[in-house]
Amino acid sequence: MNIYADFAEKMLPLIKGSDLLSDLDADAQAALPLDRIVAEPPRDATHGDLATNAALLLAKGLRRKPRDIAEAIAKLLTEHADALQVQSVSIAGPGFINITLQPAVWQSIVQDVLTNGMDFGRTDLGQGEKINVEYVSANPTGPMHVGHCRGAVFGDALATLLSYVGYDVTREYYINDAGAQVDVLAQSAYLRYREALGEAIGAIPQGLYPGEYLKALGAQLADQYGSALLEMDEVEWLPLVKEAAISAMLELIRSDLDKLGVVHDVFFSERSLTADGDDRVAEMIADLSKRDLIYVGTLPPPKGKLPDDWEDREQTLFRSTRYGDDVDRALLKSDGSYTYFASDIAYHFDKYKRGFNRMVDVLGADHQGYLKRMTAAVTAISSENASLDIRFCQLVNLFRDGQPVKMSKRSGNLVTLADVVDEVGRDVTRFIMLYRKNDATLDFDFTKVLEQSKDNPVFYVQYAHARTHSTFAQAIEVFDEKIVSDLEKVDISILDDASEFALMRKLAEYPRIVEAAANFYEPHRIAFYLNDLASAFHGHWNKGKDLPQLRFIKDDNEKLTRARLALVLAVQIVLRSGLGLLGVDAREELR
RNA sequence: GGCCCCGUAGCUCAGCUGGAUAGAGCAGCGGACUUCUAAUCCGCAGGUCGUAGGUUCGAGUCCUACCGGGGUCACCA
Repeated sequence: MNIYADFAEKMLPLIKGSDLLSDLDADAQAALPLDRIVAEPPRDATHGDLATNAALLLAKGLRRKPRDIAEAIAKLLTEHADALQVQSVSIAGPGFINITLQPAVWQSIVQDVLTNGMDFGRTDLGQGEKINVEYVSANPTGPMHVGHCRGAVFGDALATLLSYVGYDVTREYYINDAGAQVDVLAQSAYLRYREALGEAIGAIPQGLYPGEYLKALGAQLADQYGSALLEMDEVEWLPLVKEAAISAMLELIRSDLDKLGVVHDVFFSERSLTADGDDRVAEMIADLSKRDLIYVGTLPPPKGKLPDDWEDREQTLFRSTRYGDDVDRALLKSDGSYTYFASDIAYHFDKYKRGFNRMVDVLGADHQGYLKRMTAAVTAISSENASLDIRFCQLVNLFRDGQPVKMSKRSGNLVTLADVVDEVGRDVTRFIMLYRKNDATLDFDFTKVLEQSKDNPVFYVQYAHARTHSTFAQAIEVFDEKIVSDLEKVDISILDDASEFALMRKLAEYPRIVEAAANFYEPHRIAFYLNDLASAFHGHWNKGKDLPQLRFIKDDNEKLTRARLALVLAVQIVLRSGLGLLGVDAREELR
């Protein structure tokens, strides 16, 4: 299915078996970078269908000029032209081998797409390996704001992508429901509860959550408990209110995620790590202690200017420096409770014990300081058997009509995720968030993302998809329903226009784009590819204006029309498949 | 001060992990609509890839140092 990989796979044995290597002893042969030999689409289409770097890579080991080696390989490819479906071979530049394939190769792509449907592009890269992708993990203290949005969409799309290429993916959300912040949440809710009972509470004190969203919870508590909570001491009401507050906030978050189309398989509670007398954080610390990775000691003061309240004191520390961290990290606070880092390690330990040797955490860019300690921790708790990859999502800057949208954190009036999705829609939000490398900041302009022009990639791609549908509708009008049936059986070999081949070549790239996107955890590659494919399709469409003989629908030639509709259908399928990986709806019409 | 990201056309960004003459979109200029929806397309113009070294057949991509922008920096959440 992947023409480029297939070609390299067929070419490699030919090179290995040729007399090019026969002068070398086994060691020298083993030293050749054969695994780096690839066949790729050339940057410039006039160079042919694919290009290989084989001669350049072998030059050093063979102690011969790249061009000489290229000559030899070109000869080899020509000799096996039929088996390789090669039409012509040429040598260019420093030693590139440019290859033009027989037209049938590209034509067969159309059939390939039609036969496999949404599975065209699916691979078994992951080979069923278990992988855990953790994303969002927003604290359950309020509705999700726009900052969470990017990580949510990124993580969700990444998980879909990894699943598509054969990993056994678990999508996970870690609920920070154990720390002081949920106590603050409960206190804030209690205030709203008193308010709901008619008390004048005045301004929300510094340090509590001021958001209006807690009013509903206050009212709910008033319904449920009447004035009973007023009679209690804080130690009594706090657990009750906390429980209600956390579950209310989670409900809020789930509804926000639902709006975005973001799903999780597992919601993992931090509190569960220490619940029911079973302290898994302590177990983790005990486990690391056995391997001499825990000690009590002091840390060197941070470089630069010291915090005002810095004091040198003994702490229980994890020896993260052994695995590449800059300093060792504290696991216990001065009051004896666990640090968040300690819980996080225990949580990742749990993931490991559940069979995940590959983990991905999607975090906001403000957590970048976390990278070394957390990867060190995973390496340690798994005895170097598991790996953690952390992907950071950079900030999203909001604009409206080119003007920055002001947000005030103090008043609690942040732009929420729900605000964004309600205004521009799920598809637009998701696509724009993914139409950028995750570690680059993103400008999100409410006005621009709704524009219906090619300036707006969401629209541009969806419009291409809608066009394929309108083409079908038109074809049925000109002929009848049968014109679009069983298109996978159509003879594609009558398609011979250069512009049609350009489209087929673009389709052929899809599997390797998917694979690269999955390999590098970069779903944005799919988004950019879709934009390219849409562009190729719009371009081809418009050729039909200047050259009517290229139009998809020829009312006097059913056979040709069907062949062209097969190509259109292939484009439609790949657009829908790619959009599906991003979690964006492929709309059939845009009006 | 340490660490982590970013720096590519006037603007917003890609660049397939080291390959050929660095690519798109927008903005600018010039063209194509009695249409298979012109919500689109075609062409022109636009660059010392932050700077300086290094690695090698070859660097936007890797290494080092600096410059500029952002983030982060004991027990925080």
